[in-house]
Amino acid sequence: MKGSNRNKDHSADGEGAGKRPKRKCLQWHPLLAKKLLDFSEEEEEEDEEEDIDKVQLLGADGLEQDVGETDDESPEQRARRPMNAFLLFCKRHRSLVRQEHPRLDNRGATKILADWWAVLDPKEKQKYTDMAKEYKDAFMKANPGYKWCPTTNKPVKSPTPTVNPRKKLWAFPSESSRDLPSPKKAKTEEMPQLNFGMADPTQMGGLSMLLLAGEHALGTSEISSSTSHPDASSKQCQASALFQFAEISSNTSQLGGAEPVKRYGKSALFQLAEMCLASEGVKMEESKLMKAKESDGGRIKDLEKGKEQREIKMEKTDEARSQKEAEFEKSAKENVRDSKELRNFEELRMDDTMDIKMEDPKEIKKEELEEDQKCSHFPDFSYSASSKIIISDVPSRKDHMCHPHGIMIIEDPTALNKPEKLKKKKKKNKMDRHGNDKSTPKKTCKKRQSSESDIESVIYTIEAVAKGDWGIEKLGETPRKKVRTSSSGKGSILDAKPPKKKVKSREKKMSKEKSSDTTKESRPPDFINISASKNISGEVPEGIKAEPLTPTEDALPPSLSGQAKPEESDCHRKIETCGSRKSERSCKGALYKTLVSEGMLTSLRANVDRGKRSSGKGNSSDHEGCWNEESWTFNQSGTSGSKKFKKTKPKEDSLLGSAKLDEEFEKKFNSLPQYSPVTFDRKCVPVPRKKKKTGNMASEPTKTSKGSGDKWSNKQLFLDAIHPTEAIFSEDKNTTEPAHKVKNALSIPNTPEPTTTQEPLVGSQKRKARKTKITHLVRTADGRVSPAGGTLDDKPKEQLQRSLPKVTESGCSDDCSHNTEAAETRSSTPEMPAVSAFFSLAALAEVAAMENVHRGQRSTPLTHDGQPKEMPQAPVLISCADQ
DNA sequence: CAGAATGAAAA
DNA sequence: TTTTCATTCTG
Repeated sequence: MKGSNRNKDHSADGEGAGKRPKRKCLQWHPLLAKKLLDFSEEEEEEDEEEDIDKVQLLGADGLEQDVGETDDESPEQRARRPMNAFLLFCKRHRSLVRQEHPRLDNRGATKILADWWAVLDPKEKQKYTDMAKEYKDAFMKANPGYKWCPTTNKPVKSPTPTVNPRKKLWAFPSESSRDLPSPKKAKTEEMPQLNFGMADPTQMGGLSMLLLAGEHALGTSEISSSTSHPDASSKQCQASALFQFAEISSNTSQLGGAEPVKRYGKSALFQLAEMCLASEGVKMEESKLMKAKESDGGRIKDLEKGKEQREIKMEKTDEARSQKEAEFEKSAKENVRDSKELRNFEELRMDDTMDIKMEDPKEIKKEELEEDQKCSHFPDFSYSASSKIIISDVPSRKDHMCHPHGIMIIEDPTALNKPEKLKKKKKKNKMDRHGNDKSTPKKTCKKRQSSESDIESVIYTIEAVAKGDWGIEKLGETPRKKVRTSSSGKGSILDAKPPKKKVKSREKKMSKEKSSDTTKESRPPDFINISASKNISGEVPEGIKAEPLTPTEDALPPSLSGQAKPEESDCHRKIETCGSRKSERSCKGALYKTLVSEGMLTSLRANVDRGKRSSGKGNSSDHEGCWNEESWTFNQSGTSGSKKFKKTKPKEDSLLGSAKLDEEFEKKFNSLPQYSPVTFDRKCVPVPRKKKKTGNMASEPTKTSKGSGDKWSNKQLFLDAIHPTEAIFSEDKNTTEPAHKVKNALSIPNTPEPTTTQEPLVGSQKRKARKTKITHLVRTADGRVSPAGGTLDDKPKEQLQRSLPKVTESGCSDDCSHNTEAAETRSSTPEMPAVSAFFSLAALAEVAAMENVHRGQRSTPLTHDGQPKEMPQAPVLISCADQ
């Protein structure tokens, strides 16, 4: 295989089959080829230990080769040049844009993104810029010889390689490749793809998740630092993660020794293992009840276990400790298995467990870990763990929003410090199945036990729904957090993830979703990711077809219950809910419906719209999707549950160098703040949170109106009404930046923008000019295409900008800071509005129900509560609007 | 496959 | 300065 492939590649690269090979830009490393080979082998073998060995080997060899090649052979360097800040931004937000404007084509989306980018606060931009830089640096380290592409020389297009595969570095190729590499790939790119492949699915999922988690932490790092509690250095460490990888890879390459790499990997794995163990341990203790649940479906577990075990093994090799843990795990696992009874819950449980895990183990072991892992900080670990878990569950989601926010949310240092539990949103998928199973009174009973939890789950769901599209979780979360804090104690929270995105998980596997929570003792900040919008492809159809919910409803509840853990977040809420347990169910149903009908549907729709097209690819994607996300759940319906697992398996090792880099990148990427459209809209106005409303409102709408405006505009309005400032804050929070930073950011923007855009013109002035002229067509929700004249667009922007400046003038910086503080306070304060935001479940349910009823109308729910439910409502509204 | 956007880098 | 190319995906 490889040989042939390689040859082909060469030919392609060198000769340039049809056109010229573009070798120049892409640097592909021989490594890739090797990896491929190795990879293939590995796959076949797949034995744990063997894999490891191979990995090492691979790493060493591959690296070395790389080096050599890079130097001379460069021709083949395949790596793609690192993305710049803007691209990162696009990548991160494109999906959002799409959600907003389903009809909009990519180009249009790009334009919008550009607009957003333009409006983006400097500080935020800076983040992306930093990230880009960091990545670039890491990349360069990893690929010393890398050349950016000689501009003129090459004709450019390398035939094959470029085109299709483009494999996304980090995103590995979708699945297909692995077993059956697409023909094209096979030819030229195969190799690279393979590499990717290696990295990807499985590994990516696991490791990447871990890494991501770490990154999250990074993202949050600031916060953490602020809290300072954990490790001041944590941030740095995290930040350096990429570099580390790069270094490692480079070292390895040079040295040829894979050890470092291994270690690194190990550390990650190790951490995971530890976490698992710990979690298990905790579980054992804590949840006797849980056990039953844990038992999960043997299969999944088994699979996972297998993974874990493997990981564990890996660790063992390196260190003895791991062994212990492993044993622990085993025992735990066994227990779990025993209790297969409840498969449904299992998944949920898993999540919970994960959360729990974090706690103790960390404390105990953390020191060790820390030493071992430079990067590992508590937070990181926790995150990583969570992420990992998530990964298993939902690998590919696109939801971006969640994590960052989630992290951000965690204001409390303590939480950070200690192990947080993670909640996972688990998937309701299982639930669905269960639903099928039906009822299962037993389940119910169990659920009942954790009625509260159920409620919580519901809440989460709601939140998720609310967040839905854009994931502005922050708002919701914040309050939640507080609550949780108060509850302190237990808490493992689960997030309910609504739907997943069908989508092309293939590419993005990264799921942003990871929700991390920290239940932990004091407060678990739970955050939910909600990507409400995303549904699995499988589901989508159903959802769409039948809004009916019935089926879904059933399913949902269980899931919720499973997930739900009692205390958690809002006591009051629970209480309230508890008060009327009966209604809980109904509420849930309503919620579920709402979710489905609204958020989910919306997302579904969007996905469907897009997804269809990708049908061809889609297949492959589906796979991924399955295994990634909630594969199991959905899978069932779908199909290839087993496969996914397989993929998942463990090849973590193999990747190493480049793979790691990619992973790291992914993590970081995920950690990047994602801004809700609202934000942008706001931003336009925004900065000035305070005043902004008025002025903003006007301005915003214009902008939004362009596309699918109604929805957004409504949302915005709604949000504004509720808590204007928060949205913005949320962003900031997401960012995790400390307040002071925020200030800066705000301040900065203020000054500059005022006049217009003149300053920036940059090199690409031309383009801009062009841009002005260009009008992008935006399709409205209706499907009509409305020409948004460039002029129009521009105008709005200008307006927005103008408005901004004004605000700024007013002295935003101070205000901003205050605001932030205020916001925080709110969150912290129990009674604060934020909290209230969470209004009772019943209210939500009602709303949901009402909405469903009206569906068509979307009157504002405000009436209901009167209270703040901001988040939920807003989303709901939005969703309605969408339809 | 072109192309929309921005930015970094190479020429 | 100009040209490539990075990402994403519709048309």
